[in-house]
Amino acid sequence: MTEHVPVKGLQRSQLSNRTGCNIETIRYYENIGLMPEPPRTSKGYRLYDETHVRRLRFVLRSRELGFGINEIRGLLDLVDRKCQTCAEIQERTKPHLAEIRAKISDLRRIERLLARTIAQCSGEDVPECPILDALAA
Amino acid sequence: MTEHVPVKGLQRSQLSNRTGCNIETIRYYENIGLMPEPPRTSKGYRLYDETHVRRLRFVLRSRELGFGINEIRGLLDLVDRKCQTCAEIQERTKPHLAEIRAKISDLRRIERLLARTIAQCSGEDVPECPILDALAA
DNA sequence: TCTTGAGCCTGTAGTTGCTACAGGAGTTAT
DNA sequence: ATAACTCCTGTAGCAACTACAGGCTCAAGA
Repeated sequence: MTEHVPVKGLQRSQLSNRTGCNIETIRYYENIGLMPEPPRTSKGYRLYDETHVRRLRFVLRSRELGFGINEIRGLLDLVDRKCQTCAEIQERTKPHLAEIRAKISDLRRIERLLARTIAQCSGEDVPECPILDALAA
Repeated sequence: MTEHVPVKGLQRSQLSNRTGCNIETIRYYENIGLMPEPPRTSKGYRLYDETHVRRLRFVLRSRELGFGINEIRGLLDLVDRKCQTCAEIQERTKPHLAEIRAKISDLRRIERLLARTIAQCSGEDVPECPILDALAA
């Protein structure tokens, strides 16, 4: 009387493999409500399906693009409400682009400073270093 | 017989003001050993001097340049050991510059992607958005 | 002198976005 | 039957702070 029907659906490790997402991270996303709690087998094992794969990919891609968890929550909300419009989406995405551009210019400033400082350093075995001087200034 | 000698040294808030460092952050740096424990008054108040100001500025500047706490620990170690050479300092600084450059190119990739996606979006009130499509892909 | 308010002290919890571990139960292969 | 594997849960840890609670100390005004 044991079930021979192969359980339909993906287990944690399979969802992890399909998406490249760390297995623990998936659970974390469920805990914070970014991913829905999936149905379970009688023994409590999670069973995912293609909707989970799609949603997780959406999340991962958004993370890759530098969106924070709460920003993603907002995007998913728009998706779920189904009343998303280009205008709404743009409204959320543009400030994010601005942030990224700001980060880039910050890093570039730092890069120039650091590169210039390193260039001044002889790289020899002398006990004075313009890098430390620059840091101390 | 009360002491009329004004207490020499800076209190927390004064060190904070001089360096622009958040007052709690100073204590944090002491806790993790990045800043030395300062002497105290009889009542336990911290008393800083110019050496603390200099060291804190060094730390803050390094943080600004994107060095992590442990990297700064390493730099301070070189400073303290007094046997720093240009060669040693360069050795620690160059990989850091490489990291920053990697971060910049990552962010630029993201920026291009995001900018391109936003450009495809009409910004109108229609219920289909290429941004979401791109994220879901 | 008493009171008020600012500033100091400590330890601890919260933040973001995960990652890792402990200890136990279920499943699969030999 | 037993080993090896995956799953389950809660919890602790990471970076680098920031903020809060509860209690002292200190200087100045009424």
